Amino acid sequence: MLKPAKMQCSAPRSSPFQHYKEHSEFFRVLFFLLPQARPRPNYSSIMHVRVRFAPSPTGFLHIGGARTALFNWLYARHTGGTFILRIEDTDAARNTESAVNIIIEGLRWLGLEWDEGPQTSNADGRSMGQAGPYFQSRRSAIYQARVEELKMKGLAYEHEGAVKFRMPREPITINDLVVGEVRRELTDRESKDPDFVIVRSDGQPVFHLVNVVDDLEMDITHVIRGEDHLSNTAKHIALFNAFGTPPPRYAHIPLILNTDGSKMSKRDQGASLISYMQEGFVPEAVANYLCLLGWSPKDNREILAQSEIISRFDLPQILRHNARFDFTKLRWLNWEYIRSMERDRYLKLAVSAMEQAGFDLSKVPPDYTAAALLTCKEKVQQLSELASLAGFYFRDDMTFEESVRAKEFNPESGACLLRLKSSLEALDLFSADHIQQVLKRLAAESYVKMSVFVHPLRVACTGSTTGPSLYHLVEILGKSRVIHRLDQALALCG
RNA sequence: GACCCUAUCGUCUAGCGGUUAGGACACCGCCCUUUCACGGCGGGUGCACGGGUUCGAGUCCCGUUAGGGUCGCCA
Repeated sequence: MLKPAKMQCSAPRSSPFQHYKEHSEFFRVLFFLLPQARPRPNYSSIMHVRVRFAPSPTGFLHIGGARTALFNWLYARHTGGTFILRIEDTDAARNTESAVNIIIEGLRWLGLEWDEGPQTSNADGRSMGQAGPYFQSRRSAIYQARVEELKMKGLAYEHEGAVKFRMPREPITINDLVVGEVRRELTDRESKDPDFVIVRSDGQPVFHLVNVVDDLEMDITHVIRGEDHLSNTAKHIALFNAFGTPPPRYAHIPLILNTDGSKMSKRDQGASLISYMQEGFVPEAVANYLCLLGWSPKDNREILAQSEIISRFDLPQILRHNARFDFTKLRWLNWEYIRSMERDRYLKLAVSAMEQAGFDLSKVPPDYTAAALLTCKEKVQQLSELASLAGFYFRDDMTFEESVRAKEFNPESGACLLRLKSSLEALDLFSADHIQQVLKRLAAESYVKMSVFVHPLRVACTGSTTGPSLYHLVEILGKSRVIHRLDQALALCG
C-alpha cells in the first residue's frame, strides 16, 4: 500500500509538482525553465470549495460533531469557499424541530455561521442558498429520480421490497486528504453479499444513498467528516461512479476519545456541546480547544485568534490519530479567555451565569453587581464557578459549613473580630486602602501577623477561606453589610 | 470473523535521516503574598515492542502488540 506524503499541500493531486520538495534539485531547474509552473498552486483559485456539515437531528450535538462542523467551517473560510448546513432528517421517528434547533443553536453559539442552509429549525421555513431544500425529508423526489436512474442503468434492483445497489466486487481506492491512499477491500461478510440496500422496503432511502445524492446535487467539493466514515467511503465512491460523477475529495478527521481512550458516546461527560454552553464556557475557548485536537499551528502557541486559525488551517496537516479529550486543558484555555475578555462582555456573561444559578440580581444596584463580579474575573475557569465564588456578595445571611465553623470561630478569633468590628465601624472612608491600614494597625498593636486578622475577617464576610482579594471585597460589601456579618460571626465564636 | 486507520511525556502536540527529543495543560519544589490565585525561577516524566534499510532511525520498510473505526432495511 502506498502512503502519500503527509505534507502534501492543497494542490490538486494531478499536479506533477506536489512532491517537488523531495526532488528539489530537479524541480528547481524545472521551475527555472518553466516559469509558469508554481510550486504551490492556489487550490481555491482553481475551484470554488463547497463543504457541508450534515448532522442528523437526534436532539444532541456531539462535541466531535461540533469539531467536524468547525473543521468544515474553517476550511470554507480558509479557501473562501461555501459552508453548507444540511439536515439529515430521513429518520422521521426521532427528528423534531427542537432537535434541529439544538444543532442550529449549537453552531451559532460556536460562531459557525453557514452560507447555505436552513435559517430556522422548521423544515419548510426560510433558507439561504440555491441548492435547497436543505432538509433531506423534503428531497424525496430527488432521491426517487436518482434511484430510477440507477435502476435504468442496471445498477440497482428490487429485492424483497427494498432496492439494492450493485456494489463492485473489486477493491476501491480512496484518496483521502488526511489519511492518504486507502485501498478498501470487501470484508468477508460483504463478500457473501456485496450489494447493499439504498431504499428500505418502506420506501425510505437510506443514509449512503441520500448522503451521496445530496453531495452530488449540492456540488460538494470536499467531504470533511469523522474517520468513522472512512470504511463507508468505498460505498460512496461506488455510488458516485454509478451516477457518472467524479466523487468529491475526502478528508477523514480523527475522532475525539474520552480521557481513558474509550469512544466518547452520548452519555459520557462533556460529550454534548450543550453542556459547555450551560457550564460557563466561552465559545471562542471551546473552538480554540477543538482546533488543537488533531491540528496544530506548529509554533508552540495554544491561544490563537480565530482569524489566525482560518489563515493557517488546512486539510493535509490534520493529524491521523485520534485525540483524547482533556477537560483540564479546556478549562485552562477558558480561564485565559475569561481573564482577557473585554469588561462589559464578561459582566454580561457573569450576570447570566449567576442568574442561571438562581441568583436574582434584578434588584441589586448594577454598580454593586459589576464591582462584585469584577473581583472574580481572573479567578474562575468556568463562569459557572461564579455562583460559589461570588455568591456571598448577593446573600444576606451567611451560612457556614460545620468544618469551617469549628475551625475558624473560637474565642481567639472572636476577640479579633470584636476589635475588627470597632475599628471598621469607626472608619469614615470605607476603601480598600483604609481597610488594609486598619488590619495592619491591629496586627502591629498585637505583635501578630496580619493573617491573624485577615482570616477571620474573610470567613466572616464570605463564609469561605478562599475568594477574591479581601480588602476589595470588604470595600464592595460596604460597612453595614460587613458589620452585620461580623455580628453573625461573633455569635458563633462563643 | 473480515476489512480499514492509528501509535512521541499522564494528556494535547512540535519533529518530516544527524535534535542535549521542543512547547502547552497537569504535577512537584522554591520565591512573592492578606486567603485562593496570578506572576517569577527551577524540576521530573516520552519516541509501544521486534526485525530490517542506512555510516546514522522518533523519523523509511516489514511484523507483533495495543487502541480506534467499519462490515444494518441506523445516521
